[in-house]
Amino acid sequence: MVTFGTTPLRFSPPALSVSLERITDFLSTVPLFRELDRGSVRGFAELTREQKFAKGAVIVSEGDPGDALYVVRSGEVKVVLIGEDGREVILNLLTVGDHFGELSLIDGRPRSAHVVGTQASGLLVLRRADFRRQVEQSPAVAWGLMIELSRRLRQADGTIGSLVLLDVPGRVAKVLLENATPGQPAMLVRQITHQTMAQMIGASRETVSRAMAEFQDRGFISVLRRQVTIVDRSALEARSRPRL
Amino acid sequence: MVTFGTTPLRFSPPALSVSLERITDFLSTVPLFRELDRGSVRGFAELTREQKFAKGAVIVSEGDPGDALYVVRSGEVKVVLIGEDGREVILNLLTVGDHFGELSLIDGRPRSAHVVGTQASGLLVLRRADFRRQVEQSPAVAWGLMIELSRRLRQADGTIGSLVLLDVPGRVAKVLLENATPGQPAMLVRQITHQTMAQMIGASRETVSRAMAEFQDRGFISVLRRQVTIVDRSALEARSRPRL
DNA sequence: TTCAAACTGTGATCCCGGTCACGGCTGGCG
DNA sequence: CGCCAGCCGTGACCGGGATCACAGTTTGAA
Repeated sequence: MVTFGTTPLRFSPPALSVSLERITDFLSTVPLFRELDRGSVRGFAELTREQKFAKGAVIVSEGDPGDALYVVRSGEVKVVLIGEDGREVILNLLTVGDHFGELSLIDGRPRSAHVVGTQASGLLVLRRADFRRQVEQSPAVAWGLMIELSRRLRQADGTIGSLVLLDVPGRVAKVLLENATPGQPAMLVRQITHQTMAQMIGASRETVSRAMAEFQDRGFISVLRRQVTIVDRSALEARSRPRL
Repeated sequence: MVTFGTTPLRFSPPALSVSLERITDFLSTVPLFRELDRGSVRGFAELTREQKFAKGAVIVSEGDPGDALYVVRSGEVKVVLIGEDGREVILNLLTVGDHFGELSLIDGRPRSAHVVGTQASGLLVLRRADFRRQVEQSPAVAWGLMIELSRRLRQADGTIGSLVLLDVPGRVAKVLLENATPGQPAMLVRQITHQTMAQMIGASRETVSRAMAEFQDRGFISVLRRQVTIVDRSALEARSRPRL
């Protein structure tokens, strides 16, 4: 387990400064920090430690006191709720540039979900006190945070809507569209197993399989070596709307 | 339809000043503004107009450009998604002290849901530009907003979890608990029709009726003249957890 | 290359809960 | 005080989707 040293690193040796610049470059691409000038971003970068997690590692657990914000630098993690019966609901899949853990930093309440690596991942960790101080000094980050929270709230409300209004094939169509690169004739999706999809939309693996099969032989999508291509975007869109 | 006058009201006649103080008193009780000193709250109060809506009135519509924040001063409103087939999902019931519309103020995107009065209601309206200016000047409101957004996000994620992990009686138990006053032996809930509950948890009116009937004759709750009393809180809690 | 582990495809069965159809309450208003 | 609109309770029916059970495919690690 990596521990956070108590040694201040403000005056880092040259080797670290190089990595500091690389971290600064990276953070500059994250929407949260996009409005900031390079100096401020470096301010955040300095407060950061990188921590590695293996595939399957539990990064945060529901109910933990939360005192850090994480930014995904490499790999992929999933935000999940786990029922007492062991069933898993995936609230979100996060990839590089995404972040999590801000809720607990903001309201001081325990973590509301588990976060688990779906691949080996590198996460930048920012502790609460550092983060708060920094946010209080730059209103731009506060706005960025609010915009991000708004985005997620809209997304969550949309998910609630789909769960209630759409049947399983409709929800499958929706995740496909949400994970597709823009552009019409051919479009690819990041690879997602049926099992994962099922947990994202609250369905069983088998039903997702059947929906995918149906979409294939209707010519909405085509699958080659597990790579999904969207052939008929508008058909999927129609299918992802409540039917009369 | 009430229109917003173009006349500035900064220098209001005495009669209005009295109402200004009452509005200030009211806003001081809203969590969003709780951290502010009275002067700042008055600053917000001054930017406010009260607008009345009848039961059933559509206050905002999904897709509208949103440029105002609303605080419920009296009555009750519901935040709903409406499927093309006409089915309604209630995302939230808001009563006095609650507010809505901040998402569009924050990110500038269109409204993500409809808001409709469930009773005749009085809403304080605050326009975007005024609100932003005020927020930028007082970081306390920014934090308040973030805390509120966090709360809603946790709630939304919890709702997603229930929809996937719980059966209908489980979800009914959950709303009952969420709308109950604290305290054990007897506890009341604000009056909610079965139809409304059904739309909150994504179920049919009939199934909710049956769940409520079951809870009654198992002695979990008792109903007298449509007033629900929770008799056995822990039984409901058990029922609102995923079963093995 | 080979093998094990992880995915996927598909049939059979079952049941939760949506929908339809009514009849009985009840409470708010003229 | 009576009536009508909006709630509520319950039975009958049936369909989407969960579950179970396997067989067939990939894939990646040794």
